[in-house]
Parts: sequence; C-alpha cells; structure tokens
Amino acid sequence: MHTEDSIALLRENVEIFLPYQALEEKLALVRQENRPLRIKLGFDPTAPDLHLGHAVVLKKLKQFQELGHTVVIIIGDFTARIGDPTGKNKSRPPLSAPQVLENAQTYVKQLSKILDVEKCQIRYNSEWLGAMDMTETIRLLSQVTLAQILQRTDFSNRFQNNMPISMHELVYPLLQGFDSLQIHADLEMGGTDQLFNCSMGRQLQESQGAPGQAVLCMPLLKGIDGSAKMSKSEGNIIGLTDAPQEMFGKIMSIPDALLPEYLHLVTDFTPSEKQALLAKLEQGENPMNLKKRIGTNIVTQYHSAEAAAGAQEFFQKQVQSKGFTEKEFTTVGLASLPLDTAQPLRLLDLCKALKPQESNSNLKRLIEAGSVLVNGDKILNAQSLVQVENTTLKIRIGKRGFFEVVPQ
RNA sequence: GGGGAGAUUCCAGAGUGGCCAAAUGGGACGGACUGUAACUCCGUUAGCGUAAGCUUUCGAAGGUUCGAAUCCUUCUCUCCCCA
Repeated sequence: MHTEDSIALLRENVEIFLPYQALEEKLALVRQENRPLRIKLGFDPTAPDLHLGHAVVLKKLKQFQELGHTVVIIIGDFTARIGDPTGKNKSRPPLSAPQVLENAQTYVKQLSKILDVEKCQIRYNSEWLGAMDMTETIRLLSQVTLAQILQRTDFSNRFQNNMPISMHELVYPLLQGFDSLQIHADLEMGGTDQLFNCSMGRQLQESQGAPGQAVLCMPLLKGIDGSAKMSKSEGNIIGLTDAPQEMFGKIMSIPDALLPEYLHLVTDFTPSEKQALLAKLEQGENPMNLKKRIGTNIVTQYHSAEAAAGAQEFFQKQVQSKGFTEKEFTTVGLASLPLDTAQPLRLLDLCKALKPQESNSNLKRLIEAGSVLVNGDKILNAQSLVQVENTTLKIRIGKRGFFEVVPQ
C-alpha cells in the first residue's frame, strides 16, 4: 500500500514526529490489521474563518486521505465554550452554544475546499464531553499532574509573568486528549503549537491501556506581516474564502523573506518545481516574479486558473501601473450619494460620501497627506471645491479607493 | 480569611492636580522610493468644525477642587505575599 515514495511524501514538511518513527510504525500496524489509519484533526469553532495556516495541516491530511486513510474531524463544540489557551497571553471568552454551532457549519464548508469532506468522519466532542458526570470528570483529571500541565509554555509564561490563568483553561488539554481516546485515533495532526495538546492525547490513551496515537505537527505558517504565526486575532491572515484579487494582493504584500516558506508550505508545486523556482531566486531574479507565481498558484487552488489570471492582471493594473486613468474604478451615481448638490461641493464632503465609514478628521488627513487624487491631480486642500455636475469625475482616496462619479 | 500592588488611548507601556487628546515602542494608515500591496526612509494616528475653538476619552459609579488620568469614597476585575 505504501511505497518508499509515498512515505517520503507524507514526511515532507512535517516538523515534529512523536515519536520519531511513529509514522512508519503506525503504517506497519494498520497494514497488519488490514485497515486504514484513523487520523484525528481537531478544530475549535471559535472564529469561523480558515486560512492558509490551517491549509498547511489540511494539505497534509489530504495526502493521507488520497492514500485511503480515514480522517476524523473533531469539531470542538464543547471545548470551544472553554477556549483554547494556545498562543494566547490572555484568556479567551467562552462562546455561546448557537454561535459555536453556526461556526462549525461554516468550518466544514471551508474544509471541503481542501479535503474530501464526504469521506471524512465528522464528530462533535460535546457528544462525549457533554455527557460526562462529575465522577468521570474527576477521574480524568486525576490522570495528570499540575507540573505536567505547567510544562506547557503558554501556561508557564503566563504563570511567570503574573498573568491570570483560569482553572478551566488548565483542563483544556485534557479534554482535547480525551477526544483521541474516544475516537481511537491512530495519529493526530496539528500545528507545532498543538504538540502539547496532542501528546496529552497520547498519554491518556496509554494510561487507559490503549495504543498511544502518533503525533505529527506541521510548521506554523507565518502571517502576511511576517510575524510568528498567521492567526485571525493578529489580523494577518489569508482566508481560504478571500476573493481572488484580495488573496493575490495579500500574497504580494508578504515580506520577500517569507517566499521560501510559502512556496514549500502552501503551494501545489512539485518538489522539483519548487527547487527550480528557488534556484532562480538565488540567481538574483526579482522576488516579485516568484511572488506572482506563488500568488497565481494559490489563487488557482482555492478559486480557478481564470480567477488567478484575472487577479494578477488586476494587481498589475491597479497597483503596479503608474497611470491613473487605466485603473479600475467603481462607478458611483452622483444621485445615489448623500449630498446636497445645490451647494458648492467640497472635496472633503465628496470623500465622506464615498467613504462613509471614515471620519472627517481622517479623510482630511488623507487629503493633506497627498493621498487623494481627482482626475489624476493631487488636491491637498480638503476645502477645495469640486465640480461634479454634468461631468464624470475620477477620484482616488487612499491606495485602494478608486471611484468614478457619474452624473445622476 | 488577612495584608499589599494594580486596571491608561488598537496593543504594550509612561504619566501621580493645570504645560495631557496624554511620552515612547509596536501596529495601522499615508507619502517618497521600487514596474512587489516587499525592503528602506519620512509623516500621520479621538470626534466635530473653514478656522478660532468645542465635545468625548485614562476599569465603573459618585465626590473634593476654579481645574482630576492624577486626590477621596464605594464597586468590579487581576496579580503578589501570608494563613
């Protein structure tokens, strides 16, 4: 069932194997028992947006799935109400039950962008966690000591820095581990930040006399700002559901230094293609070109080749080209704007009508900073009057706001 | 249960009666540069107002004062030490 090649493929990009030969051992085991691997992937439906960081893990799961293994997705609807403390220096607020359910449905839909969801088992951990009584709970808690829990860097950092840690957060890793026991996981996948939680599952399984799961951790993809981790709360994500133009633009905005990482972790290129692209970069090719290749590749995965081509074209026109008139403008009818056209129209008021979410003060700043162009000309005075009647007017506000104001 | 420390603008973190819409750093936004929304440099960063200026903001609610982020009272939350 597995050749050397497929094992090499499965090992590609994996950062941590626990234990090191775990993958090979588990594969041998299931071959003997003539069954597929049961691979667990847990998600807390806290924020309902999957991003490229998640995709790193999901793409690996996809490889397992294509080799005939079973992916069991745990929707942590119960644990989401606690809040995973991973990577947080603050406690997360618990979510309400209806919120969690809604997020879970959105999640599964997004998972289908990468995995064959039809072939996955999907389980909600409220099924068993919600049913536990106090006696069972205490029995579970007795399996682990405080010292073990404090091993975890999130907790020990917070503890050392006098930050609050609530009791329910301490319990979180145990509950996640308990999921592994319940579904008889052979292997659990996650980001490297999940190592502690995943190994807790292994420990609990073994303490119950079951074989401990293997743990595979994927590297954490850096955010588009180049910071340590792509995460929703940092606002540095590329969402799987982002529109093509948005997705492409975000990829163009990642620091050049991140290119190899993105190339390896989130593109579809074959290993030899990746090599070739990296070699070109080393030979001094403009990183921009590689970034475009990566952008096109990624947009193609989540949308289509046509969408990717369109997104690249849009980027070149909207961002790279110097010309003003060839930009893509959003057409706005003058009559649809909340303006008193009987009065002489100030530039500030026009901007406010086009960007109602911006404050007047901020728009004034933008104008004075030279970020507002009218028909290609920089206007620095917010009080300047603009002629809008019986004429079409092209106006740029900031880097992204291009409007064409037409009469009526 | 007892004693002590603290809560500041998006975040971190100064400020201990008027010079405070509040230092500094980060982030964000903008400009210049670059046929990258990268890198670098520079600027801006509560709202309203053409402006003078006015209004709201320093955990919450009251109070003292001509004047409070700064003082007092109560409350909420957090941390530390002792038991």
